[in-house]
Amino acid sequence: MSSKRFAEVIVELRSAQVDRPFHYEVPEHWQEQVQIGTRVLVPFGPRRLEGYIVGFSLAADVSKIKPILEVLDDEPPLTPDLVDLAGWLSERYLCTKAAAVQALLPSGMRAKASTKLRLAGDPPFVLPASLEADLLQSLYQSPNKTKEQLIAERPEWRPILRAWVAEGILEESYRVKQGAQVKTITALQCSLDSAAFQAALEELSRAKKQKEVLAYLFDQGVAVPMKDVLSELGASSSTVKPLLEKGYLQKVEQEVLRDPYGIAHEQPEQPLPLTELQRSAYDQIAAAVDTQKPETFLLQGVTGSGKTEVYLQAIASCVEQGRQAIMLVPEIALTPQMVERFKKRFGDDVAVMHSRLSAGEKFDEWRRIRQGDVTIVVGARSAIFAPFRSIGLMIIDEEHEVSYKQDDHPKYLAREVAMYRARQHGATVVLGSATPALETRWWAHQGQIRRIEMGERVMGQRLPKVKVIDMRNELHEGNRSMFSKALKKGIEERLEKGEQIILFLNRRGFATFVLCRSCGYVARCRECEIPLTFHKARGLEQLRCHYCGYAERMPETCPDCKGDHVRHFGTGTQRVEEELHRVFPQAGVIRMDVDTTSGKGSHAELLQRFRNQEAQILLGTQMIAKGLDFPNVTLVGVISADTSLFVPDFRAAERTFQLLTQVAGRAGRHLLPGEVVVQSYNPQHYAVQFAKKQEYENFFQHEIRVRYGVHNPPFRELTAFTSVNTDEDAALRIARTLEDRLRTLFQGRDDIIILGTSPAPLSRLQGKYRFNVVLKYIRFKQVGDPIRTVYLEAAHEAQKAGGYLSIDVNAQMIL
DNA sequence: AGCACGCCGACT
DNA sequence: GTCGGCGTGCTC
Repeated sequence: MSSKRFAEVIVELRSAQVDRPFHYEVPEHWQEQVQIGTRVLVPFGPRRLEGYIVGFSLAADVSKIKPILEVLDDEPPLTPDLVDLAGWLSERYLCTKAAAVQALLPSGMRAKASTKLRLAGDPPFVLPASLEADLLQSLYQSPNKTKEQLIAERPEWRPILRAWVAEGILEESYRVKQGAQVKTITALQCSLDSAAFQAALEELSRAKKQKEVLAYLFDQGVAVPMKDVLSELGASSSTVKPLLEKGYLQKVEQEVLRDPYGIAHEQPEQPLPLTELQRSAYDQIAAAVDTQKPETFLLQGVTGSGKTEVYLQAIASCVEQGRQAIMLVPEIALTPQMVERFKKRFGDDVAVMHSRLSAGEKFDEWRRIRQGDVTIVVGARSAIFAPFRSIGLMIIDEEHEVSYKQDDHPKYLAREVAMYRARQHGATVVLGSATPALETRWWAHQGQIRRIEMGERVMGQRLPKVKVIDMRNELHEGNRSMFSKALKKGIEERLEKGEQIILFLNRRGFATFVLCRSCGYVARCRECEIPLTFHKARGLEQLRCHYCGYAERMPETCPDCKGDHVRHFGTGTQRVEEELHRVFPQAGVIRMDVDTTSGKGSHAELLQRFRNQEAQILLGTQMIAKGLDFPNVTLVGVISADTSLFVPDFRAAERTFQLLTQVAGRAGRHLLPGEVVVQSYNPQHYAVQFAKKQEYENFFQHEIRVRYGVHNPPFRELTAFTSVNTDEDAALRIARTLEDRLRTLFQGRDDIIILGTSPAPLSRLQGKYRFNVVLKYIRFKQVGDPIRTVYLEAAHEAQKAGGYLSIDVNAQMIL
């Protein structure tokens, strides 16, 4: 194109000081290969760093311009729209461009540069028993050690190495090691022509097995994986070796893709007939995809209304038009049946992306998307960055779920990313939920997004009956058990009839704390100040911190008053399990929580066992609340609705409502009528009451007034700053400084509210103190730039003080 | 981020 | 007098 152009490169460092493009010369031989989005290796000061080309300029206003050292990929990993998206991410969530780029790419992508050293010319003159002598000896003894390794070993060697390189005693050459490797297997190929083949057979007269192998490969004509040749013919590598030596066969390295989900189903499943409501939803979405104009829908359908079938058919229609589709699910490891349905319907056309894949698997799924081998991706949050060329449809299922907010920088919200990409690609976004986030429902009310309601369950299934039990009455009536009379009776009945039961417990961290009934002492983690949780493993009673992992033995007497009234309180899954065994000794129980599901595949295994009816009761934390669909479950019990109602978060009511509604939806999804029993010490709370009646709209009406009154989302957006430091005073000082600057900045702006410096709800985590400052505003556009300046200044000070200041734009939760 | 340059205290 | 502490400043 142009005669001379300089590449603008973002280097991999996540630091505000280098958060801008640097210019590099593009060597002649790479002019063609280098594009926007190309990953390169560049010299940066004394180092070599990975970088991404984000643009080109004809002139660079810098005197010193070095050339690019290496081009790291054949195809640029970032498409131009992803480069643009990275720019947007860094502005919207106030992170560096490097952090934004890295968020877009699979974690295995990053390359590592290393420097090899070689002694050249005459050995240097060194004094015996000196640093130089040690280095020289090391260079002779282990010539393969990289410069980086040597420096890590003895930092004092750094200046010597530099000098020797300058004097020509040492020669440097650099290597680039890719993060995730392309996986290859060894295959065998016979490239002899018929005549040569016949001659070879003659020559091998008595080597029967060798002749067999050679003939097999000659017949195949193409390369066959060595593993398959050996097992097919019962040969061993010693059979193959002479054939290779004689040149009758060649080894070929073949690229393979790791496939975490195995071979696809041979018979693609046919689309199911749609109900009238499904048809209408499908028609609207498919029509919007056709227009190729950005549009967002809220698909609000109760559990069991058949949203998934609408998704599947809308995606099919999008794919037929040659465009690609992204399907997000909250936590894919918990919803294997969604992947299953996609694989059944679309076979090999689906890539799967989630955190439980290995780095290599992620990298390969990503490559399949980038190369255009698939047109559909199903995945968790980060799948929203799938490098497709032309996206037609993006679906976010259970859009209200917290997992759609990334928990480290950049703290992006998948829904916002989807809407930005929709504008880039002219795509349609579908937000699906039975209990939409309040913001989403509000925007639908305001007309910014189109709402489609699917109120009925397919096959006319009834919504389950929900009973709310006032646990205070139970106590007054002398029932001190964790099961109310109603729940106990319900479980007994199901056990007799051979039906199944799901028991649900809110968050385990808040569950079983240890309290002294005499003096009120609560056992806390020394580091985190969070109540410790009681655990019983192999008869050993332990207290554990769920944030840092600290563990100690359960004390026998109170550390404070020395009394012997220390008891564990609340209800952890283990205690409920014990209680279940005591009260219902005949029932099999499967417990699902963080402890029993840590291994790979343990989720799926436990669920399969429950599905096979190996146990009648499934007991678990919120991880069992979503996506489960068991035909034989007719009773769902919530041990205590209160635990989630009293977390210090403005979304507590919304979360509780969503959780209870969702749990209720788990019962009676099939032919058997379902029942839900919710136990609570606050049964009159509106979140509990509206959930009991499954009245989303009424809940929305009520909650939106609450939000309006206290200036919370959707009426304001929240941005939270957290100052973290091992030194409490420093953490506090930085937070105060930031608060002051924000107040000065927004003086006289009554549309902006600053919630002053306060200890974070998790005020001490892993030995570090945490203070929050929260900013509430109406339009980010009006505050983004000023916030950035103030934030960067304060963050720099935080760093100098040995801590850090993190920012969460559009915070969903204040922690 | 890292690495180098540069300016002040305890040692041969 | 030097070695080395880590405080600013730069990296195309």
